[in-house]
Amino acid sequence: MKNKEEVLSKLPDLASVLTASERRQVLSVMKVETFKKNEPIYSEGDVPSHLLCLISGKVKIYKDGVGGRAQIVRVLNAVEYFGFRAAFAGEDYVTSAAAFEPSVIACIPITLIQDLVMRNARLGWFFIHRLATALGKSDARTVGLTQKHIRGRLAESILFLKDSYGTEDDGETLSIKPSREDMANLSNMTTSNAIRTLSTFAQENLISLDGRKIRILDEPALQKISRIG
Amino acid sequence: MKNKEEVLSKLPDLASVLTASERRQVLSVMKVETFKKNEPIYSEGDVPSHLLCLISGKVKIYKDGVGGRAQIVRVLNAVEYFGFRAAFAGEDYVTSAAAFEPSVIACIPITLIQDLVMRNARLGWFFIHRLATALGKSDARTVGLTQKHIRGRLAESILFLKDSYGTEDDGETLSIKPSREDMANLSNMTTSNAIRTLSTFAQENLISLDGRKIRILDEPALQKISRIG
DNA sequence: GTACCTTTGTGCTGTAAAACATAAAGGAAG
DNA sequence: CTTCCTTTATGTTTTACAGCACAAAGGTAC
Repeated sequence: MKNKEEVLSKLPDLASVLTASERRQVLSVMKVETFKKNEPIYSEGDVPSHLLCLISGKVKIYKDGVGGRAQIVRVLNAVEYFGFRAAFAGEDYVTSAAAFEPSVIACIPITLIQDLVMRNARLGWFFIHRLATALGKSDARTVGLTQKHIRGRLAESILFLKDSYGTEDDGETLSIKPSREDMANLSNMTTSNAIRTLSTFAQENLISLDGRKIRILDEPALQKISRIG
Repeated sequence: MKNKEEVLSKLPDLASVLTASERRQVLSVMKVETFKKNEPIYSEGDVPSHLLCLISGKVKIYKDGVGGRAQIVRVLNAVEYFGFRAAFAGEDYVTSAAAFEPSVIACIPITLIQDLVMRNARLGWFFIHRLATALGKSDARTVGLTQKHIRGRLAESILFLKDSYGTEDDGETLSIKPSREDMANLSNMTTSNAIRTLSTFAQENLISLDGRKIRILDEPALQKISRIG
């Protein structure tokens, strides 16, 4: 995985919209880094310097709020680009990123990417599409997190994780194993309430729990709980 | 204001990055529409068909949540583009837009804009910059609205309105006169609590109220309330 | 003017969720 | 193995806020 040509071949869309010479440019300056579980990737206030691409692993993007409580605003699955929003907005990072699981990340200087975007309209469109999709999700999340009650928010988070990371072969067990605190930070609630409400869901046979494994038993019911709030 | 050349001259950045022939294309298909106070501009579920540009007036972008409670996710001031996110993401609208005040809006078919974006990288960059900025604000808003207490959220909204729409000549009176319900929909609270908390702020001499006019008397104090939540 | 409807204002009540308090279980380090 | 620290679990208390109910004020239509 440290082979850069191999990594570049995994970069979807990006490689495909570049010319051969642009691809060579990217390759020559690209760095590949690995991150351990829970290791920080960047932090709020940092100056963005690279376009990042999650080659393998799982990453959470979060914001620290009042009283040190974190809110996870996005989760990333391989293969996905991130870290470019702040640079494109001309801002410092307003969020932090950390590895949910051991992760491999390709880093390309953002200045090079900006140059390429100014010259290659297809590459520009690639980022427009991603930003537009993320903005729609963020707005939807704002409303879901603010207006729904605890059960609705937790149900939403469970379905969100299934949607983002998929399941094991059984089609029911989430392939991510989040801590209770992660669940709380996803769902805008205290850890106590995440634990309590997960237990309640298990008692109601909506899910089953085995340590950090979450198995969805009754998805339609969860969807209903999420929908009505 | 119905003069289209005059309107196009007001479209910042957009006109400046276009070639003369592109400008002619835009002009030939552009429509200018007016909206009355509180008139809907588009609704959740509609298929996006035009890039919109607020020429004059004020607009709110909102989402209807559980129990018919609306959350205002963005407010627009002249001159600002909107309505393109859904089209660029390949989705139907997930928000609704309505005029806060009587407004004039220029409409350009989004298919034309997409064509231009694919050919003109500078135009692409223009939208990237806007989307990236909006996404950062949306994420910040999510955390502010979910984690802060009522007083913090209301203080944040008052400062948000000052930031977005500015003040009268006195530098203190907000130039937008929102209903109490608008304040509630901005701040994620019930109308009763918006009324109550605004009154409390007035009693504490943080603001003064005269009907729908809001005058900021102690901005540092409001900032502190907003910050600590 | 009068009638009617919407918006604003205020008090009261119920409750969802935070805060706090412990304790048990699970992991990591020695 | 034992020790220590983190995570999970559950019960109790407190409180912030939603949900009424109702009254006053302000607009609009006639």
